[in-house]
Amino acid sequence: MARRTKEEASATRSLILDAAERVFEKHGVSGASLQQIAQAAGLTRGAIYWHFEDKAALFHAMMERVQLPLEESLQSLRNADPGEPLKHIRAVLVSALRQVAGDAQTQRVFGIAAHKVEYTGELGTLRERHISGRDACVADVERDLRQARRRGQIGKRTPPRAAALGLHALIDGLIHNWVLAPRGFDLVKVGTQALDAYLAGLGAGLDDRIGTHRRPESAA
Amino acid sequence: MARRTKEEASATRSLILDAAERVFEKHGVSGASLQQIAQAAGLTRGAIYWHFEDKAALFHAMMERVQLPLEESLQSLRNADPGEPLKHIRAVLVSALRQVAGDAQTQRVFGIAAHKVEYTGELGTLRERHISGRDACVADVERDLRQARRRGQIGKRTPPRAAALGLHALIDGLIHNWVLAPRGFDLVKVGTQALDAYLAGLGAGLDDRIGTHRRPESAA
DNA sequence: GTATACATACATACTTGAATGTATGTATGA
DNA sequence: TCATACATACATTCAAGTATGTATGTATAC
Repeated sequence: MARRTKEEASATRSLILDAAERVFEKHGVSGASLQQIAQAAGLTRGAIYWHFEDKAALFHAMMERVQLPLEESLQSLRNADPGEPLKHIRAVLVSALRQVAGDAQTQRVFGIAAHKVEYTGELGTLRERHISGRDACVADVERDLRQARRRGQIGKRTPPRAAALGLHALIDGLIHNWVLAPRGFDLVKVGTQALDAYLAGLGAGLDDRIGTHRRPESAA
Repeated sequence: MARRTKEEASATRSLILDAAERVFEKHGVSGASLQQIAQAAGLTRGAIYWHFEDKAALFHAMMERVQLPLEESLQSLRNADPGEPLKHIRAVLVSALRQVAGDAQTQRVFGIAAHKVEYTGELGTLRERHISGRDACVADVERDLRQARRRGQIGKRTPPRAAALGLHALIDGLIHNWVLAPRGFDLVKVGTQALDAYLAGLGAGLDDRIGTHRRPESAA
C-alpha cells in the first residue's frame, strides 16, 4: 500500500521472520516457497524481496535472530568462574540446555536447523559456520579441561580433546534428539544427569581404575 | 535401449542408487533432480521411474541399503554377552562407530541423512522411523543398564533411562559431528574414549555420594 | 506552514526456467 | 509374441527473479 515508518518496517521484517519460522518448520527450507511465507505473514513476495535478498538470506537472518542472544549469554558466562573450570563448563552447558528447552522460538529454529534444512549449495556457508562454531566451542571446553587437569580435578585417562569432543557431542546429540520429539524426555533434567555422569567419569580417572572406592572431588 | 536380463536390471537399479548417493550428497535430496541422478548413472529418467515410484521411494531404498546390514550386525551382537551388560553395550556402540567410520557408503548415506535431507512432507515417514528406531535402541540400552544396576556394576545416582538417553545422544552426536567433517577427528578412537569416560561416570556412582555436594540441580 | 521532490515500503504483473509426471516408442530376452 | 527394461517426447505446474506501479513518509525550499 504505502510507505510505513521505520518502526513499522522493522515490525514487518519481524513478521516475515516469524512467518518464515512457521513455514520452514512445516515444509522444510527448500520445500517452502516465498509465496507461502509472504501469505503466512499477510504480505506479498514484494515485501520479502525488499527486506531480504533471497531465501538464503532470509534463512540466515532467522538463524542469527536466535544465535546472537545465545552466544551472548554463553559469552557472559565465559568471563565468570575463573577458578572452577569444571563448574564453569557445567554451568555453560546447562544454561544452553535451558535456553533451548525454555524458549519456544529457539526450539523451533533449532529444530529447523537440525532436521529441516539441507546444508548444501547456497546454505553451504552455514555448514562452515556450524563447523567453525563447533570447533571454537570444543576448543574452549578443551582449554578448561586442561586447566582442570593441571589442578588435579580430573584424571589423565581421557585426553582433553577427546573429552571435549565427547562433551560437545553429548550436548549436541541431546538437543538434536530432543527437538526431534520434545515430549520424549525432559531436556534439562536428563541432560544434566547425563552431563554429570560424564563429568564424573572424567573425574573417576583420578583413581586410574574403575570401581575402587575413592572420593574424586576435593572439598569446597 | 533394450531389455536386459534380470541380473543386469538389478545392476541398473544399484547404479541408480549409487548415483543417487553421490548427487544427494552434493546437492541435497530436494535440491537434486532425477535428471541429474539419471545422468550421473549414465541413464535417463525413464530408468529411474521404472525402478522407483518417485524421489522419495528412491531415497528410502537408498537408506535401507545401508540400514539393513547395520541393524543385522547390531542384532547379532544383542544375542551375545548374556552376563556382561556393560561390556555388551560397549561392544555394540563401538561396533556401530566402526561401521560408520569404516564403510564409505555408510558414511555417505549417514551424512545425507544427517545434513542433506529435510524431514518433512513425503519424507516425514522417515522422521517417525528415526524416532521409533531411537526409542527401541534406548530401550535396549536402558534394559541392560537396569541389569547392570541390579548386579551392582553401576551406581544408582543416574536413572537408567537418563543414562541410556545420554548414551545414545553421545554416540549419535559423535556420528553427526563426524560426518559433518570426517577429517576433524578419529571417530572410533575419540568415540571409544568418550564412551569409556561416560561409562566410568555411571560406575563412579557406586560411591553413592561424592565429596561435598548432593544434587545441585533438579526440578522441571 | 505549505508545496514539492525524493526515498521508502511495499504490491502487482510478467518472464523464464526447470522439474515432475506421464504417455508413448522400442528393442530384447524368455 | 509378449512382458520387460528402458529411452524419448510432451504437457503441466510452479517458484524464482525482476520490472514496474503506487502510496506514503520525510526532508528541503520558500
